[in-house]
Amino acid sequence: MSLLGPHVVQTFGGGAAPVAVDRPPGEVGARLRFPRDEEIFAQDEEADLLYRVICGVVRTTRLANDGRRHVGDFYYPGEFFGLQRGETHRFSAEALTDCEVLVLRRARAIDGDPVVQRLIWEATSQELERARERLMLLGRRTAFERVAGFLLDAAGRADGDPVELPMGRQDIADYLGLTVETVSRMITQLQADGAVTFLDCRHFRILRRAALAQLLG
Amino acid sequence: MSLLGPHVVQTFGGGAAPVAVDRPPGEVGARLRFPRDEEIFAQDEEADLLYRVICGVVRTTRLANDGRRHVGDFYYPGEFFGLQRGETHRFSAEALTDCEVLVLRRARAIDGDPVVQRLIWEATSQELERARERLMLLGRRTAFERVAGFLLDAAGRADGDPVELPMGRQDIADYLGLTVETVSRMITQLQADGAVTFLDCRHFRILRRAALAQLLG
DNA sequence: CGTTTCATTGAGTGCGATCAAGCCGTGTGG
DNA sequence: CCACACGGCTTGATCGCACTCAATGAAACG
Repeated sequence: MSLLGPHVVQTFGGGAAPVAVDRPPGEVGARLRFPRDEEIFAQDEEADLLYRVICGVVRTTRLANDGRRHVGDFYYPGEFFGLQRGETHRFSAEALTDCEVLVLRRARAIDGDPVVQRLIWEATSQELERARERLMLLGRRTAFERVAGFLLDAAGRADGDPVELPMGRQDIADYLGLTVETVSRMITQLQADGAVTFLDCRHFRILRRAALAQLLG
Repeated sequence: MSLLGPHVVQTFGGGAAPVAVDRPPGEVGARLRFPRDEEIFAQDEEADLLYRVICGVVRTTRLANDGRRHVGDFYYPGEFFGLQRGETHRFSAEALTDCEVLVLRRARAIDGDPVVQRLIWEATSQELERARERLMLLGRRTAFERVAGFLLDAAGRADGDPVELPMGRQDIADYLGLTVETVSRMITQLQADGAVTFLDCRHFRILRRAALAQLLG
């Protein structure tokens, strides 16, 4: 029995509807594909669904009424997003790259199998820890330290050599509470210090990991 | 749900226990009392327990290796703290005022009754939302807006007229990522603007709630 | 090849930190 | 009861980091 009716699939993406890829009968959710820059769900939209990245990278953002933009987080394969208690999403989610996403009914997932329930709690808890870590970063760190921390984190999540940054400078700035200019300057400075090296603006290598790690404590 | 509800105190107090308890008390937890400024658990201590405030206010803090102090959050009656996935606490917790705290075994709570499990997920999820809200505050707000937001939040959680602030200026500063001097200046400015009024440094009234709320969006 | 968007660099400004005094409530001992 | 010390809060003066405004450089795209 399918947990997601066909109408749900049509709900996403509006005009350029993403394609529902093959869904085995036993599967607990639907697999959806989103092209780059496509919206996965909107801010203030009803939040009865839960998502897990299969491949690609997803970004959540929020727009304050005064126009200031804030990036909630970036989600890599295996990570859940759209987790929350309320009735409506406080953030919107967009595909940063071409993505495949597993979609689940939230109520069903939470009330159902204790193993799934436990999994969701762990994901929520892990996200809470990330948020707390970032609170420390935003409250008590200089621009230099924030960018250094961001690059270390990115290298840890998307391992590859060189590391690929799927997001642009504006996304990084809105994630770290800085401006694009400052992010750019700090990256330049990190390169001057010999801590990292950028091949192009989306690919870098960490040269002195220990020095960076020590900078962050 | 009565087991962990706001009136759980009564089931242990030895006084009138009007709520039917369908479970031996030992399985729920113990009630502990902490005097003001007492440590409830330490940073890096093993985290096999879970806490809920019965009365009083609790503060969690963290010390970075460079000496910078960060206040995690303040917890009011009914709220859980010590929630996390890892093996050791990333924060320490102290009684901000004289406190009573309900202590639970984490493993038992999580693996046990699905209803309890659900409750813990909701608490974790709520805390995540608070953390996200604060991320926006720290990343994208001026000192003035942060302090305004803090006072609004404090008024909402500890309703009373006038509102009592159980924490000192240093705690507020470390919570908002500011210095004591800046916090003090912003409070002065908020008073000059006629938005709030302080009777003494720990008691205030909100005079123009709408104006403050609009400031924060 | 021209246009657009994104990243970098430079110059100047402003907000919040830092350093340094006062101020005030509280507690303590003479 | 006052004198005094102590810690927390407030106010003032100055400094520096990150923002703003502006221009240039470098890719991406039609």
